[in-house]
Amino acid sequence: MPELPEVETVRTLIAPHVRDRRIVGVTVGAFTGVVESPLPANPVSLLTGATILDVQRRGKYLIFQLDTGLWMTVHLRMTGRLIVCRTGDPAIRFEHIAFHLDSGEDIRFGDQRKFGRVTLLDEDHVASLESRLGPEPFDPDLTGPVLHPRLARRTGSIKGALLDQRLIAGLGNIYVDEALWRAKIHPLQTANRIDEETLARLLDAIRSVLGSAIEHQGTTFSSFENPYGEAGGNARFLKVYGRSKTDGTCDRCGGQLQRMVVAGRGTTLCPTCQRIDPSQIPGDDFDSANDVGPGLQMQGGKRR
DNA sequence: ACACTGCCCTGCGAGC
DNA sequence: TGCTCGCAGGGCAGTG
Repeated sequence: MPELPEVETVRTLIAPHVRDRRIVGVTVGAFTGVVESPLPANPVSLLTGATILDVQRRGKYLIFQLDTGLWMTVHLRMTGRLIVCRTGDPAIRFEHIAFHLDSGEDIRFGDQRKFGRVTLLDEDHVASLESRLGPEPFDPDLTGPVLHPRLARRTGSIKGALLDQRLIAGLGNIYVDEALWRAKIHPLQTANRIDEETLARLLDAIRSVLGSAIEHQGTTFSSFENPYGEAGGNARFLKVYGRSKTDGTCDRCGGQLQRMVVAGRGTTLCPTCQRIDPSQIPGDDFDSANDVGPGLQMQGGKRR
């Protein structure tokens, strides 16, 4: 699942191939829904002939700045890939759209599950997208005391809050689980019951986990590939995500990891390191958090 | 304003 | 071996 580190890896590697390159043609495959736009004109015709000035990242979005005053965003969602290849090369797996550049290279977008989108926006729509996203995790202005009031009305779990892109942009299921483990916070902890000091520790953990993942060019758990078709190297550094089904032990205390569903997402944690007072569990999740079965059981903690 | 559910989509592993 | 079933989850719309 591409989250901030994976999207940043794609941005870094793709930038030298697209910067100051003109899009001389666009080929859309059978799944035409991959490209969309709120603008009245056909996005493919608006893209053809445009020159890419730069590619930025905001949260999990890649944002290509065009010389026409328009902007193209790419969201990889779960299984999307952007691949660099030569024009005329055979289609990549699950290819949906190809951008032919004046360099003789192509940028191809493929997505097994057709969740990812290429979107053409004008300046107002980009501003609207920007306004819906919270601060970047590495924004130096983002501190414990800044985050604290923003969580004041959040009565749900801290995990649910961290997955909300309006609070902080760029976190997904993998790095939320990793950061909470590192900060020793239970995913079910009520968001507005966490003090400033703990939030500062959580921010440190988020930055550490994301920084390490960027350094290792992202996590490949199932499908992520960089623009050269290579896997990321961060999976072996993960402490909890995806580990409950393998060795299932906590690197810090040696205890058994536990799996449960939090905020509708599969969640792995160490019940020993990430303790929680039952009174701090939001709503009717009380039962599921107390259902501390063996860590390896399938769907452990899920009710019913 | 926030929380929750269902939807989109398909490869894959589990179970029979 | 081959089938069916349900899980994986980011963002969004709809509902409460």
